Amino acid sequence: MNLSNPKRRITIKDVAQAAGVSTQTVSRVMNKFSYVSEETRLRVEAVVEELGYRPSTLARSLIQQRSYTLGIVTYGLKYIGPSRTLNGIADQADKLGYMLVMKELDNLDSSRIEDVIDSLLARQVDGILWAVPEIGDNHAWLDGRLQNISVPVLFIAMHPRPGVSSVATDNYQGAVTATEHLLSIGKRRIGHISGPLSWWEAMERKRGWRETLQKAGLDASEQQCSEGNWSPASGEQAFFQLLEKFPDLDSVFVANDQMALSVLREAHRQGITIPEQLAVIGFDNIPESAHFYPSLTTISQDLQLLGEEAVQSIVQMVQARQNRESIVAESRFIQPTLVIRESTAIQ
Amino acid sequence: MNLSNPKRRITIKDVAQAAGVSTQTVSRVMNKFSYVSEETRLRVEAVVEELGYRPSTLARSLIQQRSYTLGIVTYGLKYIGPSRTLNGIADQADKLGYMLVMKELDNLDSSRIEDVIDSLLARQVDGILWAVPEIGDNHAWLDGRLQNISVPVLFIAMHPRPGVSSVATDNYQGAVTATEHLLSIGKRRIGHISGPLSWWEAMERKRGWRETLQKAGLDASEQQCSEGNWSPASGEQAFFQLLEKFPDLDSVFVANDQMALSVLREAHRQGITIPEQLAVIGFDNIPESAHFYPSLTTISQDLQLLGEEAVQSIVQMVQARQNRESIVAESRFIQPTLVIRESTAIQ
DNA sequence: TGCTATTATGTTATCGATAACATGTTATCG
DNA sequence: CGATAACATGTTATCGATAACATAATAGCA
Repeated sequence: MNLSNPKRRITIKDVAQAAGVSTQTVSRVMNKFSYVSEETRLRVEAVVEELGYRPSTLARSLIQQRSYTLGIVTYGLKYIGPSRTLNGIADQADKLGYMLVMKELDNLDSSRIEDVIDSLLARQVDGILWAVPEIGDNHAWLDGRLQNISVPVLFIAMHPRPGVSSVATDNYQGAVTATEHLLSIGKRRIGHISGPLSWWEAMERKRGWRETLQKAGLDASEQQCSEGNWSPASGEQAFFQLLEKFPDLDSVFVANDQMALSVLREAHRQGITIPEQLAVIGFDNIPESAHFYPSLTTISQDLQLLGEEAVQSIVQMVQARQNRESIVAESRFIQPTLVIRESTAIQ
Repeated sequence: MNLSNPKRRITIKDVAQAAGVSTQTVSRVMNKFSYVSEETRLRVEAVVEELGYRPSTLARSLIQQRSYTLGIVTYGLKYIGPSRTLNGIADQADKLGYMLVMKELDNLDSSRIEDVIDSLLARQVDGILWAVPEIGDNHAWLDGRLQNISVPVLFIAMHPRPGVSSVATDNYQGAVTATEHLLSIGKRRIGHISGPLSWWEAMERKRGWRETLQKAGLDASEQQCSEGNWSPASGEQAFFQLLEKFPDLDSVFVANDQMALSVLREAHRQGITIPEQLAVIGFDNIPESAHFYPSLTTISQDLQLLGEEAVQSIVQMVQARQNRESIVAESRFIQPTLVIRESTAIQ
């Protein structure tokens, strides 16, 4: 492990020379599963250890046309959601022996998409994970473009499209669960504070709320909801609006915990008792939710798992492609779960 | 932009052939700044556009011994702090034309360190950013190992060491500011809830609190502090302990906002008025802090900026090395700032 | 006018590894 | 015992690009 000249890289040639064999033999030792005599193997391994030789992944990728690298395109890393997902991705990629090359979009229009894809392909990534929220038509590009991308692509948190692989939390089902929970504790005038409705995820959550109420024979009009932008500040605004439009509400399903936090706070300020006068349920289950005052009932989505599953899927697709099997596109959902806490705890 | 056979990669040879020139000429067109006639350039550019040719970064990196890629080693992406830093890193790297290869450590012992470094070096990264919190002696490895790493390394949030480059938030100064703020509003019995004291950052924050009190001629004994593990749940525990050990405290500096959140909540529950009976100040300025009840005074650290500065530094080091200039190791601090809110607002 | 500088392009070597092929040696078996 | 399979190793071509060198045409200048 001791190299006299730290500047120059140790290459397979150095090892071959020092061990008195050909480079091919060194390669065979490094990659196992090929005929090498025990004696030679040991000698080469000793030299490898002594020189601290590490094969260049770059060179290997070039000849093998395969990089064991996944390209990740994300957005909004400064928020907790995307980074939880990234955490799952990083974990699982590591387990499966893949490296990650990361690109973060700094806005949500599609101006840089070509660039980003090209730069990932130029790195010979074996597959691409597209972990950018679907907002408006910012995923429209994929219709024309997807089939000319030479590697598999998997989308995270996207509206399922036929012929395109994706993994997402089942936002709709989560919202159904949340709304049913409010019904189950006897609430009937259930409001909703949604995320920005250009977001697919926000729409799904709202749809879950609406359809559940309708199925229960209750009203679910626009009077009963208002829209925030996920931030605590916007939650405050949205709550004020909602109180005005729908003054006699007895509960509210808030599309994320951060906005729900503001609702708890403002309700408290105005002397509204929770959960008796107003039951509140959020979505996401951020770590702080358990420590709000009162603690917040919420729908827990496992973003870590989402990331892990995404990597597993894309790696399967990569391997299928390597074996010239055809890839069957698949859209999968991860089910979120209900976590009951004080903000809906009615005895 | 229309390729007949989407399977095979378009290489420089395809372009050369289609344009009726040598590969070298294509290379010259792609890289500008070399003699190519206007006519040839246009013809080649047209072919490039038509075939959708993109040079292989891999091949280029191999011959140039330079990858325009930075290796990032992180820990705890599921927490908001590390991902904010990563966000800054990704931003700035993109601006400077670098890609990121990411490795996340899944624990803090040093078992996988050699592996991680090796795998990054095998990718020919031009430099490494080590963004793992310093805990106990988990940075001890660098003493022996650093000089045999063939590329520059920069450490984020590490105790400054001579001869090693690093960037960190000035936790000490932040704590001083926080404590002075409590003094300035007339508090004299100031407690502290620290992070886990194996963490360098936690130690620095505690030191800032202690030394500021001592300088003001006040006591700062172990009776006046307790220790959490950054989580809201641990903040609750630590607060109970503190109340027992130091019942007549009039204010508390909590080492992060998540724990401070629990303090606010428990104080509220016990009917302790904030800030009159107990002033509370946190550290980090997470987005929710402004919306706690009451809103939380805190020390804001700009992790985005920290990430950006780190990238700038490492890129400078990379370039210096490329030009065979010597690299001067440097330790820099980013100053955090005080954000005053209701939890210390005494008229 | 002839020599050097500038412009334009092609040829060959190279980065560090593996694939494909070739060759020689040793075991195995009818 | 000779043919064939299994083992062991080396040689050459290759991945996709650029570096280094070579060549040729044109221009500028003493």
